[in-house]
Amino acid sequence: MQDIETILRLDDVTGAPDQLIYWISYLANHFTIPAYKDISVELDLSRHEALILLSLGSLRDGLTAGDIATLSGRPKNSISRAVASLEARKLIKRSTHATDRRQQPLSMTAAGTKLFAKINAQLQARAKTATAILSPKERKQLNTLLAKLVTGSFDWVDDQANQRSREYG
Amino acid sequence: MQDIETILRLDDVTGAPDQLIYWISYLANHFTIPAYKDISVELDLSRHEALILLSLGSLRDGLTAGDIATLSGRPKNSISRAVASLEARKLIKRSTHATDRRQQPLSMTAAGTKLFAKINAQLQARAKTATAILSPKERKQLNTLLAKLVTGSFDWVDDQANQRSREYG
DNA sequence: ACCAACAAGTTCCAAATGGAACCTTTTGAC
DNA sequence: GTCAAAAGGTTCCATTTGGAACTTGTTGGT
Repeated sequence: MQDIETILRLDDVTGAPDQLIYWISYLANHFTIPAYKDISVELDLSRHEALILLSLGSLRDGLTAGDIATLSGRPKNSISRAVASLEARKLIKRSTHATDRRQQPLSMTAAGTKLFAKINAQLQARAKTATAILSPKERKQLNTLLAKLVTGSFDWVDDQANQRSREYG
Repeated sequence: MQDIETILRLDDVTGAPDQLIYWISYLANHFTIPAYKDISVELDLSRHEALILLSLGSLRDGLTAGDIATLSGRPKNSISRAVASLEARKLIKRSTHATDRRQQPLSMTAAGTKLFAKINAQLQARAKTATAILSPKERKQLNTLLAKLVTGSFDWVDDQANQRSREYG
């Protein structure tokens, strides 16, 4: 068996899109999933619970469950359950939307904000390790390229999410 | 509510690692998962079954279940089940390792190879759409950076996988 | 103003999932 | 050579998951 770099064809970098997919998937599986697992063990939060706190803390306070489902690409019933659980633990609270009583804008309590800070610090530490191999210039380059991909994604994401993103735009 | 680009802070590209994580995760959730879902509906394959065919077809014939688990970051019992299912459907076959009777190198049957071609074509088509926003030069740049991250990952992946990658190296 | 279509969120339930224990084979220390 | 430890793979089973159906609230066409 040859070495793992060769198996992953890390030595054969072209512009072929297939590698892109494989590597995004690889990084998600080896980085994101273990990171959330650590959090879930140490801070007693499910992946979706952590995701909600991160969304409210890093993206914007007042997002609804539906917003978070759309933004993250996770199923809305999973988010719904996690919202209920976080609320029961008094880490977030729901309000009622001023003009649409179906919507429940979410915000963190003081305890939730505290927990968010811990989650965030832990993810940052992991991210720092993971990107240590890149120079600051390369990190910025990578962020620019990924931001472009994400921006472009509004044209190809699934119907449901797509409707949703049109609504935003 | 401001537009989705602002929420995702796509306009504020720095070298901060937190964005990197979020975007890798975003792309995995909005791209990889729906892609596998399409495949599972159209070709009647679970995500892990598709992963195995892809690994054998794109990476290397003769990988074992354990190899695939390590390379992909998926749990080995899930891979084990998918291997059994693919074998029952005569899409892959197992052989016995020449000197280690615990290992079962896998290879695709003719039917499996045919199915792999379909899966691959479908993923390529999706990837082409997803990366349409990038210039060829940018795509290559992105691949180079991701390859670097993946290479670096051998230093920080979980203990189990890490032991495994040392074994390869 | 009515009502069909749609959206936010929840609940239900069958299926997938993955941690842990297990079996078999191999390895390495003595 | 022996035996404890570890690795490849499978099985068990409690938990999680997510699609679909449902409830409640809103919108838009006529």
